[in-house]
Amino acid sequence: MHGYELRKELATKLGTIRAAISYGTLYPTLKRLQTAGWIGAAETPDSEIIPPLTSRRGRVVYKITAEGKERFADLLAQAGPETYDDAGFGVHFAFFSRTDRATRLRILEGRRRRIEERREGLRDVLARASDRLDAYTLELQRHGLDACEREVRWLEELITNERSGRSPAGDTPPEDPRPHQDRP
Amino acid sequence: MHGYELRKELATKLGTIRAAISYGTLYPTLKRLQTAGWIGAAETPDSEIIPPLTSRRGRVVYKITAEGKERFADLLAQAGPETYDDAGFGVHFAFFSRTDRATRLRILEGRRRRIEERREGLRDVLARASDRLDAYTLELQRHGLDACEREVRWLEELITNERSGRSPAGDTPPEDPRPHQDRP
DNA sequence: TGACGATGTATCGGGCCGATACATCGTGCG
DNA sequence: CGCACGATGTATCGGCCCGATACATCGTCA
Repeated sequence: MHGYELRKELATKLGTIRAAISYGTLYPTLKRLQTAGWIGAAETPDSEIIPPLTSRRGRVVYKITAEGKERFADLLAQAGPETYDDAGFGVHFAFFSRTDRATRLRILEGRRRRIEERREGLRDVLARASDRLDAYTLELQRHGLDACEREVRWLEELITNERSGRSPAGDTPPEDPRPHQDRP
Repeated sequence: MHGYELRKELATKLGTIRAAISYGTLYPTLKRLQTAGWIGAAETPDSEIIPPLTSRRGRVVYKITAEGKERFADLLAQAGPETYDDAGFGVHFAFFSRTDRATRLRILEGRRRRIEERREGLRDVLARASDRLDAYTLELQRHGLDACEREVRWLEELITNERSGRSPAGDTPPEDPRPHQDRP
């Protein structure tokens, strides 16, 4: 894909997780990835055979390299504290079909622990500081607590499915070189 | 309050909205606010009458100025596109008891419109691109869509309450100079 | 007495965003 | 027919914010 297309694709894939990546991040990052050798760049798509009549706009098409695929798989499989953040977890989850079941379970459980901690913190606040906070702030905490409880239930459902083999993807992720299509 | 205390207080007040503000933001921002004249600084709290035996740690206590209160009220009352972001809306909502009903309604309705747009975008993706995305990505979209629908219902409840006068706060916000207590 | 965690102020490098610039393409409208 | 406008596309810049780090004090517990 070229940059603009990748941006749109990511925005769709990540949905509510985060807004579209900015141009100030997109293009410098593509250059860094190219310098690192994880992606390769070509000036024009292969399908573009007929020479342009007018001077063609510079359109750079990127493609992941073998080394890039390895690094990407490593990144998806590794789980640290930032993996359980809202942003980090969302990105990992969006690419779950590229990981194995053990990794998925590890990340889902880490995320659940993180949300449970947040939930306990909110319950603490509501129990201890409810007389110190105004009604709107309390309503905000209640709403946040409700969201935590819902997410924990969602995560537990996903964990149960993974354990029982009813997960959306099998254990071995499909090698899928085609863009625009994650699962045929 | 001093910086460290303010940081904790904000973290409690904002709850799930965002993590605690970083030190790299906190202290430079306090300086900027002081330079702008919106807050004043004193080396030691007034209650600290007894001179310290050992050399006392530098502890700066800040207090909002009259000009700062004006600017703060302005900031809370103004509503732009970033007011309806997750972060912006959360901050505004956490200080709703400092605003009037008209402002609250304007912000709640703007936020609702924003979430409705996001909801429609997600429905579009689920309707149009469901065959192009893998099962985990679809699950992510469904979860996000569910969160949108819940938030819209929550906002509508709040809007109804505001309109009918059953809002948590009255129309005139209380002038409350005491720290640690938003509503007695 | 000494370790440890909470309290407290402060800075630095790096990453990301919003704004902006510039150019092409397709489409619809007068 | 021309032209405006929005989508497509690449690129850069200033500024804000975060994570890491440094340094020091305080209370507590072993």
